[in-house]
Amino acid sequence: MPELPEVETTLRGIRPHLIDQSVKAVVVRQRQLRVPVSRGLKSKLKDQVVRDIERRAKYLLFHFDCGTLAIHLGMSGSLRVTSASAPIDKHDHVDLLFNNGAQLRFRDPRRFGLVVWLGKRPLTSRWLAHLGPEPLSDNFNGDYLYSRAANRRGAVKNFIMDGRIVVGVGNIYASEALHHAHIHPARGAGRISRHRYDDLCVAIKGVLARAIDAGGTTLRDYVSADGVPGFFEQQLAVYGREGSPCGLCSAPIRRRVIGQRSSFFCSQCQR
DNA sequence: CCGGCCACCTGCGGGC
DNA sequence: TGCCCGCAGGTGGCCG
Repeated sequence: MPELPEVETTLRGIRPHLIDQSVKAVVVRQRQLRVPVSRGLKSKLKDQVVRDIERRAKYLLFHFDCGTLAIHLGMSGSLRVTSASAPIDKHDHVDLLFNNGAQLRFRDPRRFGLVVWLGKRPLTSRWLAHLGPEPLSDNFNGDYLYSRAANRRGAVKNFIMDGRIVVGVGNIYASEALHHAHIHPARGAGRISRHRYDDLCVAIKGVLARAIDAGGTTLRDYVSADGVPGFFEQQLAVYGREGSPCGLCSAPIRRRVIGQRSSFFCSQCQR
C-alpha cells in the first residue's frame, strides 16, 4: 500500500500525538511479521520517552534514549493513533500505549511490515545501511542518476525502484514519474541521456511532492493516521488507467509487466 | 556488481 | 452462491 508519500503522511499524522510521551506498555498480538517482533521489546521500551520520530526511505524511526525502533508498513500496513477503547481488528498486530492515553496501533493484513529494534546506530543497521539518497534531497539530481545508470542494461523503471539507487519510489510513482518525463518504462537505464535524467529527476521530485501535499494516494483501504483518505488518486495520469486515454495525446494507456510488477504508460508519449 | 526470479501473506473482485 | 484465479502500494535473498 504505502509508498513514500503515504509514509510521510503517516509520520505527520502521528508525530504531534507522540513526541515527548512515554511508553506505558507494548502489546504484541501477532509477532510473525516479515521478521518476528522481538520478545524483549516490551521491557526495552517501558517508560522510555519518544524523543523524535522521523522517516528514512519508507521506514518510520522512533528515537528513544536507549535506541531506535523502526516500523515499516510493507504492502498493507497502517499506523493509527487511537483511543484505548477502539475495537481491535484481527489484523491489529502491535500497540504502543502511552502515558497520555494515546495508543499507536499497527495494522497489517498481509504482514509484510516490520517492527524492529535498530539499537543506538540505526543508520548502520542491516535495514538502512545500503539505502540510496532521499528523492526530495538535493543530492538526488540528474547528474547522480545518470552516473549510477552507466552500463546498466535493465529497465529504467526497475532502476528507479531500486532502493540502493534512490529510496521511496514505488510502483505507482515510478509509472507516474516516467510518464511525466516521457520515458518508456522498459528502456534500458544506461540508454538514457543526461538531459532526460534531469527531466526524470524533476518528475520524481514533483510527483512525490504533489502526492504528499494531497495526503497520499488511497487505493482500496489506505487511510492516514487520522483516518482520512489521501486524494492523490484523482491526479494519477497512468497508474491503474489501462485503456483510458492519455491526458497528453489521447492514445490508450498500456499495461505491461516489467520486473514482475504492473507498469502503466503511453506508448505514444513515452519512448 | 548486475539482472532475473522467488518468497513472504491475506483479501478482494471477476468470471464461470 | 460459491469456487478458483489473478491481482495488489515492498523488498531481502538467492542464483547464475
